[in-house]
Amino acid sequence: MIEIHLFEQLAAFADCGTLSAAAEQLHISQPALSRSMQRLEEELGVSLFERQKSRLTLNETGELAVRYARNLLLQEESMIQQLRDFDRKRRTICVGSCAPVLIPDFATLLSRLYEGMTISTELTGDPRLPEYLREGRYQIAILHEKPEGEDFYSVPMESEHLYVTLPPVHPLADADGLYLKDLDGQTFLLYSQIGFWDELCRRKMPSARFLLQQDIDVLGELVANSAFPAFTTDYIIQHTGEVTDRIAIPILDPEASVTYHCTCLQAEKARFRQVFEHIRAAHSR
Amino acid sequence: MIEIHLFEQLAAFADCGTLSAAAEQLHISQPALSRSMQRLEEELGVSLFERQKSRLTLNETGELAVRYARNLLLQEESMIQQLRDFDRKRRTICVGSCAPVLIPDFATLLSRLYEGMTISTELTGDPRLPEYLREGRYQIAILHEKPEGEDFYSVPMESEHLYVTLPPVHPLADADGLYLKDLDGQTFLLYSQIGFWDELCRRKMPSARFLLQQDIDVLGELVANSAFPAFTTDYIIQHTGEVTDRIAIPILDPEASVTYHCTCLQAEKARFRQVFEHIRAAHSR
DNA sequence: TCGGATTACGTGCACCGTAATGATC
DNA sequence: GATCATTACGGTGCACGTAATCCGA
Repeated sequence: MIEIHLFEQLAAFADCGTLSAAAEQLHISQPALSRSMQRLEEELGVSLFERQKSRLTLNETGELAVRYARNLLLQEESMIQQLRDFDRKRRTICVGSCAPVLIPDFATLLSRLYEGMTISTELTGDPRLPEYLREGRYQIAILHEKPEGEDFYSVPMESEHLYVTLPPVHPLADADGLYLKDLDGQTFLLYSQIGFWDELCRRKMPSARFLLQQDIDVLGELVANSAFPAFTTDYIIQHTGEVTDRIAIPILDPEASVTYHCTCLQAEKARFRQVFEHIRAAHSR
Repeated sequence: MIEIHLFEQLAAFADCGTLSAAAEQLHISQPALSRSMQRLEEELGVSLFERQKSRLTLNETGELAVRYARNLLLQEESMIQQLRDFDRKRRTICVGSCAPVLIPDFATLLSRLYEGMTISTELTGDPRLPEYLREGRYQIAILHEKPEGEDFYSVPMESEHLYVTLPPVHPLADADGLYLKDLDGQTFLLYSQIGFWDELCRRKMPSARFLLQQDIDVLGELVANSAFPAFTTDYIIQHTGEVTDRIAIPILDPEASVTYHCTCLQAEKARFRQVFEHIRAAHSR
């Protein structure tokens, strides 16, 4: 076996053209590099250079050796990178959630249960979330329905129901309930980070306009000081209180009422046993 | 960069199961190996083992690392091997010849012209010799005809003519010349190392039997003391003298008269310039 | 009690850098 | 004289081995 730093030095020499330049680049002395190259030749049992007293050049074998060396160095580099990536993956639990509201508590739960692990959460409205679970991009997914497929394991968690909030003067403000299609064509204030609700709204109200807001505080301000209808959920109302001067009317579409499901691959069911137990316990309360 | 011997030691540990066994296999002490593995983990920035006080086992990352390590080691090994092969190839001139008689002088010529090079000669009756030249298996070929193809360069060298030697009592012994087909069906003494002549004899005399002899002296003995027809050439007669008690009759088939051609790839013409000059000089004498 | 892993500690040598030499432009 | 490679030489860090310790079967 020949140590890889010799190949690294060979590649450096090929890059620089002279020993002195390469030595400088490698932060070693010129004699050290000279000896290294001699040692490399010796260990290979092959001559790599033409020596013209005051000039060192690669011979044909040397050129080939450089190509091989570069290849080997790349190999090792990528191998190390992959190992580090694998290790990082192994110590992080990636959660993909279609629901924004559940994320903080869920992340807290995971950090407590899996000390030392990094918890990474992502909010996404992407309906391919179960697919991503299979691909290993996420280990846990919070879905708005029980996923299809024998390879998934899931338990129900919180339910959430969609409401539209209207100013009292709004023509529909005295309704007991509304279908989304009744609201189509209007202009809404909408928070951009609402996961799967976004997709539902756009599907059911193709003619509606949405004034997307990145900042939750700005959104609150606008809701309080404009007549645009906006959306909220029972979960939000319960946790942050009702918005004054607004009437919250339940949405009657069946899709507007969801039960979130905490999901993982069957193969990882055991690994996340504690999580599911916690959810079940909390849910039965 | 991580030195490759660390990966080697990791692989050894995976093979042996314990540090002590691996240390023994590697001819180093157990503490040295223990520290090496710690260093490997440190340099990778990744933990590879489960440490149970008195038992060291690979964790999931470790298993992966072992697979990668084995791969890298194989890579390096094969790279070194290929370099050595390439170097050897570079310092040897491989000659493929269809003619046995020319080989010794030709080999001598090459050694003199290319000092320090290894000269490897092979006798073969294989008609694909030009193909092999293209593939780089040989650098020079001695063929019994000028090869077809723009990519070849060749100069004519010695000519050789085939004779059959018969005992005086043989019914055909008084012929001035014979075609091979006239001799078909008989039993011949034949030297096994005669290159392309072999193929010619078998093709032209499909019903003949050949008593193949590996040993040239044994063959001489048998020729001198039996009535079996045998083959010789003007070149052989000229260099080793006539066989007593035998009549040499020329073979009249046009293929029985050949001019050998020293051939190389056009691309290597310059490299072997001296050889061709020598041949031309000798030939014009 | 033995086998295995880690820690502690002293040592040697492999490799480095500086200096000197040789060679070429 | 400047640049570049090699050889000579002295110093040192680092990885090694021995010994000791700890732990578990």
